[in-house]
Amino acid sequence: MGIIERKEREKTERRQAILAAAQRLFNEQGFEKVSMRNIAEAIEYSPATIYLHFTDKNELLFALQNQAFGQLRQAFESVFTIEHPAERLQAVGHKYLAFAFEHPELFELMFILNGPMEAVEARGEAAPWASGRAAFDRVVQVMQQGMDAGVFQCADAETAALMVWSQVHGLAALFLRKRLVIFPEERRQTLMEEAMKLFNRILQHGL
Amino acid sequence: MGIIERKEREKTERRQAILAAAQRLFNEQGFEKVSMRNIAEAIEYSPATIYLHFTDKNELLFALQNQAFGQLRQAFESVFTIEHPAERLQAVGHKYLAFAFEHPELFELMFILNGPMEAVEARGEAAPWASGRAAFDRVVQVMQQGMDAGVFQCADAETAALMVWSQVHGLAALFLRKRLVIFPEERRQTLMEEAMKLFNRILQHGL
DNA sequence: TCGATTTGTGAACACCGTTCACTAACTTTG
DNA sequence: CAAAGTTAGTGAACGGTGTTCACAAATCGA
Repeated sequence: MGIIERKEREKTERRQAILAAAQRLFNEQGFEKVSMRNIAEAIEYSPATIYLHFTDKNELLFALQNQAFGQLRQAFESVFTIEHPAERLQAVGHKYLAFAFEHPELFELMFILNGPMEAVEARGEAAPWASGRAAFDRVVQVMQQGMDAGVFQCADAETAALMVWSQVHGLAALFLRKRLVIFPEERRQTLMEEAMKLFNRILQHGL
Repeated sequence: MGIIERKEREKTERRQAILAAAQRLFNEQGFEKVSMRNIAEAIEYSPATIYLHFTDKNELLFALQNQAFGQLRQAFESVFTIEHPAERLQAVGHKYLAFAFEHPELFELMFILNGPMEAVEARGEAAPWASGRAAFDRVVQVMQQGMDAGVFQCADAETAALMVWSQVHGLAALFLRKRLVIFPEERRQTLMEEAMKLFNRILQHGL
């Protein structure tokens, strides 16, 4: 029964094609400008066809989000070559911020937009948002390693990881959502870098 | 010429009525469910009438945002009664988070939604987003006071203020955008509190 | 070859933000 | 007081949105 397999393959190929087209449109034009109709047009199918592969727009966004987390995880992997725990943690933060600046649309999808999380809710899983959890676990792991090495003194690795996540996420989110317009354009980037440096410094010596 | 004054008064009254209705609808139903048509219906006018008072939806959101910053500033004022700089800073963070949890829609308006910032851009002011800047300046002020008192050791109050802002904002934003679903519901709040405590602790002694 | 199943679609539904010609009411002027 | 001018307010439309569904076409298994 090679036919069924071929059909299966063709189906996932089309699904992949939809995601690829959507991805391309989103980072060419941003989320607000792209509609289901646009995506359909890009793959030369009718809008209704997309609904044969995704129950709704949120599910499509969710699928793209999962892909994106693959990329972020990959970026995270490289930090484990760094020896010193403090430097390693610093690198995790740097990767997070670099990802936000290099792929702002993916970052929005992963950490800001409501759409994909509505799909997560709709699924009603017992352990929801596995891709997000997996990425966070990497940060927890780095914290735990630092604690085991006696470099970080804190009670709980997960709590500390949440704190670090919040710090870098806050910076990225405020920037991407244009809340840093209060700073003159030329100072903006250095100010952000300084803020991160300061955070890294106080992690070691306090303020 | 009392007539002109009356007209003026009526006009601002109607503007105020629109804002009040929009405010009410937004925090009853959330931003995604409320349209210009809904708002018009609530004040018993035609949708087109709203455009006599606001050039577009973004300007309406911007007006609400400014009102909201009034509330946040008021919340910030109360921290200046606290003597010790570290405790005072802690209180600022607490007020920010409390505001986010008590008025999630206002928080979105102020710090997450794109709409109001598009209005800010459209205005093209030399010193944009004055209401945001004013709120941030309060944080800078608290940092500066701590530096002057010799309690905080850092080069630049503005940089430090941005770091603190990012920390609390990140936590609030991740929560409101449902990114903390990776934690079991009953642990969520305590985890956030612990993360904040940890941040406050490392500000003093390092990690 | 014929019936069954899959694949794809056009047209519609109920919304959205926004614009504009037009009416109706009010104010000012002669 | 009447006529002219000004303003407030609106109905209807435009071009979009996500989504559904009866229907057509193509492919498949018997």
